[in-house]
Amino acid sequence: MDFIRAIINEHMAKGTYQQRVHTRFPPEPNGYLHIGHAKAICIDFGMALEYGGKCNLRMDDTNPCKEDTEYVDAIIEDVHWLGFDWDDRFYYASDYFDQMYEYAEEMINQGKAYVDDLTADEIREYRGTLTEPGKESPCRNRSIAENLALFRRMRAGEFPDGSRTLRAKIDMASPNLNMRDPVMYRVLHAEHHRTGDKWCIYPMYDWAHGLEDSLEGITHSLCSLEFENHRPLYDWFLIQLGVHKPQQIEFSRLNLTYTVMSKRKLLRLVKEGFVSGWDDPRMPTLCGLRRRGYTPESLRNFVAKVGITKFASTTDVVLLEHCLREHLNQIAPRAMAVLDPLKVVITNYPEGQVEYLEAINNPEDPNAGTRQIPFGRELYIEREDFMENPPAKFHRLSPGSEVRLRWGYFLTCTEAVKDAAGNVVELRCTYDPATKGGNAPDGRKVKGTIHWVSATHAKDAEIRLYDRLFVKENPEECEEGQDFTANLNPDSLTMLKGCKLEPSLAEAPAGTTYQFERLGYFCPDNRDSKPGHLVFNRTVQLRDTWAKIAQKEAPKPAPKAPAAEAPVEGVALIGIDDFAKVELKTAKVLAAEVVPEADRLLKLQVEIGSETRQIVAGVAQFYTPEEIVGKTIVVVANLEPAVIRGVQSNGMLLAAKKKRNLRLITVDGDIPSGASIG
RNA sequence: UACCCCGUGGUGUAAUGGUAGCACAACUGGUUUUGGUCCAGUUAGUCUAGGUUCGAGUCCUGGCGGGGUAGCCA
Repeated sequence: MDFIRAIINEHMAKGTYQQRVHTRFPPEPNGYLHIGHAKAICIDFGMALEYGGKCNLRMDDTNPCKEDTEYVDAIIEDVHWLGFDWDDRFYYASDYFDQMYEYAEEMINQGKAYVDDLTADEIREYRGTLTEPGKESPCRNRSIAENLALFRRMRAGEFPDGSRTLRAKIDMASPNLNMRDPVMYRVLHAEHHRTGDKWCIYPMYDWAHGLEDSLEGITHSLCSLEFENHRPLYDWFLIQLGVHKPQQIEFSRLNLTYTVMSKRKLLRLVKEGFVSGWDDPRMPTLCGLRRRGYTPESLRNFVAKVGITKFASTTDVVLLEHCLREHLNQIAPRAMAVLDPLKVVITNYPEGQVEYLEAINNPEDPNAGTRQIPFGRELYIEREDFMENPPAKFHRLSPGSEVRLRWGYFLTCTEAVKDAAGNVVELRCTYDPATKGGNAPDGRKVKGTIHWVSATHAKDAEIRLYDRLFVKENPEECEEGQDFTANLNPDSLTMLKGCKLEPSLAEAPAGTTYQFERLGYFCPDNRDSKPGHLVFNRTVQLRDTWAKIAQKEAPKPAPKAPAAEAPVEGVALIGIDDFAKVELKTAKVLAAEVVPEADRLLKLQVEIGSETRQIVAGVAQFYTPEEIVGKTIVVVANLEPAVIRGVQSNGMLLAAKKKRNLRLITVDGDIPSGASIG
């Protein structure tokens, strides 16, 4: 039970809003919706659905300089795609401009609003600071009649942009800066995308937003945390006017690792050409995710899993990918495709013969049925499914070994044909005709099953492999003088040409995501894929246990017999008195390597003065060995030796950790290693 | 340095004041014609110091830490 439902439940119990739940999703049409909005949409529409209420879609278009109808259409499409509907309750804030103007005059008549002649700079100056109160504008005590006349002349267009504002008369000393006589209207001779040139004054968000909600009879105005400080102001306006007052409830925005979420930054990625557009499949925009092959169901499920809190958190993108795979595994039709083709000739298969093999379309869904796939003498298999000198646990093709061709026959490699440079260019294999369908009558087993495509029937395709857009969990974290674009992942897009697809994929409809067996989920690109020129996007990889095993096996462990295994039990507690005995010294990192079998540990050789020591530290998530070598760091030098994951460690590094990020304490300048600290 | 909000495993989150649970991730093992899926298991947590209480993750006070706020943006 989250705090929003708790509040709604209370209202329901007390009848605060006559058992009504009416929410709204109020985007400003100045950009494309992204997955952060998806959270808000799911909460806004979801709460209404859950309580049998309604949710409006409203364009918050109070700033004509920034908004455009292009965005309106995209927003409508995206919210619908996500799976929500608003019947006929589609509104614009600009629909209420007349009413808002009436309310403004009422505020003036109540003596609670005044026309101010201060410039923008002066207003800022008069507002005071976070720690000092503001001071009142000289215009603050104009008569009601004068304010009314002036305000009408503002509306009539008698004043230039920025020359005058209408301000609420509240409290220039309020600790809440939003209450220091906020601006309600500004003069803006700008054409509005819907009202044209009807208006030359436009309401400010703080004045308009509460009114919009009130006018629509909204009961629960759900929004993000940064509006928390504004709530007293919205309430104040509505109370002065004596109109319906919704309950605003704030929740935290969605943040995701390895991406940026602000409209401004996404716009930069588009404008500066780091991505191909708002719907680039690497973008966290809804149109980008759609093009990538994400399903609305997986997004909704993800939002539900993330939950609702007031804590500013960052969700690991792997949770999103989990939700995606979870759904795709249920619904995605299976197909076979070869990304990096290696020709296989089955020497004992009759030349020119073609047969069709039955394949199950989706083992998770019996209703998905089966299909026939062509098989012949020449096939393509994945280049990485063959190794001439395979390591242990490699269950794929190698000379003399037998594998199963998915839905086909057992296959044995007899020869690897090479070019002059020694590259394998073709495999000669034999098959066992008795194993059709993949089972041997004699009951013999094969460990591996690989995918394949008939060479004569294969369809060529371009396949785009996508990876995270940024190399850092938090792209904002960068060196002085750089910005988030410095953390863009240069390998976020890999284009493969000449990939081979099973023929059924030629008719793959846009909007359907397939599982290419053993590889991942892929969908036709909704922009570039055409009948003669197939283009598929990789939505997400399959979980790859083999990659993990291979990675573990790869680095040859250099076993170092721990000289003196001093038993270390648990963590020694250091009292404040003992802390003074801790010997902190600078140390220069001479060498570093990841500890085999422990991908979080780094084994360092450090120089402390004339002495060289080995220290094991759990910093591999934060530093690569290359990064750390050469740095001068701070170590605790007088610790008992410890054995960490079988490797001796003679000391400890000093580091600072903030949220997810850990930084080692480093020493600049000419301080030699071995120097004492403090 | 003012005001507001927030601190639960690595991450995201549950828990009328009453056994700290779930999911992801990681790690084991099992099943498997996808090294997918599925199944079983392991590791791991209430920021801190006091107070109230029979009993505190929950209530109170202080500290520490994080986020927000000084647009005529939304």
